[in-house]
Amino acid sequence: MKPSVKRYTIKDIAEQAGVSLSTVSLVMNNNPRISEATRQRVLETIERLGYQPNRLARSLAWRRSQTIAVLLPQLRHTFADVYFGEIISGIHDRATKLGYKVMLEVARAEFIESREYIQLYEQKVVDGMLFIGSNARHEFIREFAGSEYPFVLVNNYSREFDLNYVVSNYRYGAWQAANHLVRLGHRRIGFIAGGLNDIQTSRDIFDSFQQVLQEHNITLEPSQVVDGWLTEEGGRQATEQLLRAHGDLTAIFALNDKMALGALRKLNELGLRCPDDIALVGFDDIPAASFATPALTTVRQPLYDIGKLACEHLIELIHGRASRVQEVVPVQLIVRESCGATKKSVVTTPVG
Amino acid sequence: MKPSVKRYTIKDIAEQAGVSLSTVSLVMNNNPRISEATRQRVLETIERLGYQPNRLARSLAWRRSQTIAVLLPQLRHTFADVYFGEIISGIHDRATKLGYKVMLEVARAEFIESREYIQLYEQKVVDGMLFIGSNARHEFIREFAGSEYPFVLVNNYSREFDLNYVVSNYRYGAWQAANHLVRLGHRRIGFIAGGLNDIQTSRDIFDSFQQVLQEHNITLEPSQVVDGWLTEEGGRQATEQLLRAHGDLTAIFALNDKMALGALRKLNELGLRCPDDIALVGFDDIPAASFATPALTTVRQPLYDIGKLACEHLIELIHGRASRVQEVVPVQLIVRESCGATKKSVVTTPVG
DNA sequence: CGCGACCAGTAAAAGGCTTTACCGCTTACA
DNA sequence: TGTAAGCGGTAAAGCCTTTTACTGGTCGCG
Repeated sequence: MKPSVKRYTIKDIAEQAGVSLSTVSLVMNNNPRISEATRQRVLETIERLGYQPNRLARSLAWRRSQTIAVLLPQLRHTFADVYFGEIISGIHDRATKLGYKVMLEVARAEFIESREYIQLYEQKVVDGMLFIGSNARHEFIREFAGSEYPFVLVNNYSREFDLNYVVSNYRYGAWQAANHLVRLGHRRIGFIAGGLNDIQTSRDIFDSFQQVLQEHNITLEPSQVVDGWLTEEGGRQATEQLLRAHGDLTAIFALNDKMALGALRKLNELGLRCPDDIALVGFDDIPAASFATPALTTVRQPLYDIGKLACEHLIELIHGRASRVQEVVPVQLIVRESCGATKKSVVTTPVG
Repeated sequence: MKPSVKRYTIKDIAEQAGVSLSTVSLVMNNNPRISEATRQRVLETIERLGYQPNRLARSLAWRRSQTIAVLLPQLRHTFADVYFGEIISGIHDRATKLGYKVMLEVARAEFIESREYIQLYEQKVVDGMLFIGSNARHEFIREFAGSEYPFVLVNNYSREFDLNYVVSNYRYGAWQAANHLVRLGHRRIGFIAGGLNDIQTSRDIFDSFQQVLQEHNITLEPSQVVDGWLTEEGGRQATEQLLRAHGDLTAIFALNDKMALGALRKLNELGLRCPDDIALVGFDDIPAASFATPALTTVRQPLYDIGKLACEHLIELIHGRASRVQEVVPVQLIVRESCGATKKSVVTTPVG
């Protein structure tokens, strides 16, 4: 790359405007020490020459890169997932608004082993990091527990360590879903799980869901809980397994919408009508949930907002305006057709 | 953020190793001028102190940021799209391997108006850019036609301007799909379109598809072509419209898989069997295509590889090892169940 | 009138690295 | 023996900003 036009530097501006180099800098940083007349003259020169300050040099002097990184898990289609997508959109929008650039990182094995997540800070590549989709298997997270490096866990947290996070109120979401099903009279319920051993929030959903059932003297036997790997295909297979073992189920709850959609497909294949034969409730409220037939009753997580919030908090941490961030954001049960509640006009949680 | 540990600089290493500052730098850049003994001593010191060079300072001295940006269109779920996801995965993997960082940018209106795409270069934030999903409406693209700024259009191109690109052989893909349907005996075919006015590659698919039909004296009337907005729901509605106007269609081709999947859903809703009543062919080969029932016959685009290639070429441009990059990558018809070819064991393009 | 405060602006150091010109010494060779 | 080349390393300039300490001048006030 040979730049065709010679780029101007702050020095050029200073010469052209007939002031010192530092004056230009002060003007650019809105320092009130410079008189209005001089300020205007400098600004005019900047405008005229189309000068753009070199961000690398600025960052070097500032000791801040004004860049944050988003760390994503290494999945087959990480970037192709609505879940991550929504969150990243929120992050990006907020970061841009606050003058930060967003860098993408993937938690490959090598990334972890070479401790690149630390290098990014030490090499001053980033001022902070956002961790999406990290789980208990990601040992490296613990390194951040005591560190001074700004970071926020996005829609996840740890019981074990004292970390920064922004997370949905998964427990309350599961509580709503369970109560809804119970109130509709369901007592034989299947649970399609996923990540119960690795992911704290998955665990929360399960615990909370089960607790509600217990309070109503409904038992959830181990065979009523099947792992659907958090994928659509997994949800489909889990449904088959559930129905083979328990032909009398009247409802199924899936820990995320993708699995719920898989379950729906399996029900169709088996000729079972939803919600008449079997009610179905999901979690997340991904766009496809509302397009499904029947439209899926599910718990809505504000993923976009979670991304925004996490980003905002991260930047507060970077600027030292906060030292610990732990926020739980509300979720909401969205009652649609797949649970059968709409036709029977049962009184339920208000729908937004 | 107050760094708890004092970070070492190249100066510290020089002192500790008893050499000059420049020697350390030369060692780090593998300059052969330094003797093996000195090199080892320096490396040992670097290792011992855990020194990490400041990337901002390096970039400033190099006049290169070692960072590229990926510019995405502003869609509702940009990041949540398999299409973009696959491409970005490819880009990211290759960039990382070549020592580049990947930055995310979204083509918001403001981004375009303030000409930030140019600022990114001038402020030395990035060394190059990759444009994904830009179309004829994105006027700004033309600015790059004559510029020296490294960039590559990913899976898109322009007939009007001389630009760098890496793009699938859409014409040949459509050619394969059309020939396949014709060979299977279909003569009344519906076409679900999208982006015909904005997107050159959409236009290519349409032109090529229609040309094949013409060669076989099959006409494609205007009412046989319906816009499905490139979305699943749009494909669903387009199918309804097609069948209402032409109840005698025996096959439908959709310009992308998402619309094909929507079409499939509509066929199910209408109680029409695919492929027995209506054959269906898509384009892209997104993961969901193979999971569908019946599995979708489609044209596979190597999206991941396209991302990799585009990234590779961009870096060649940055290093001045190339001045113009225009690559067309092959696509392949994947024959599955939705076209009915598999049962009849028709001779066709080999399947990978 | 003399002094401290204030004002607008500047010089210089700092930020951390790369790179080039140069240096003193040894070797090779005519 | 004189000289050119090679060797291993260093000093210093350069990359482009920010920021702090300082300066010279004006002003207000006791």
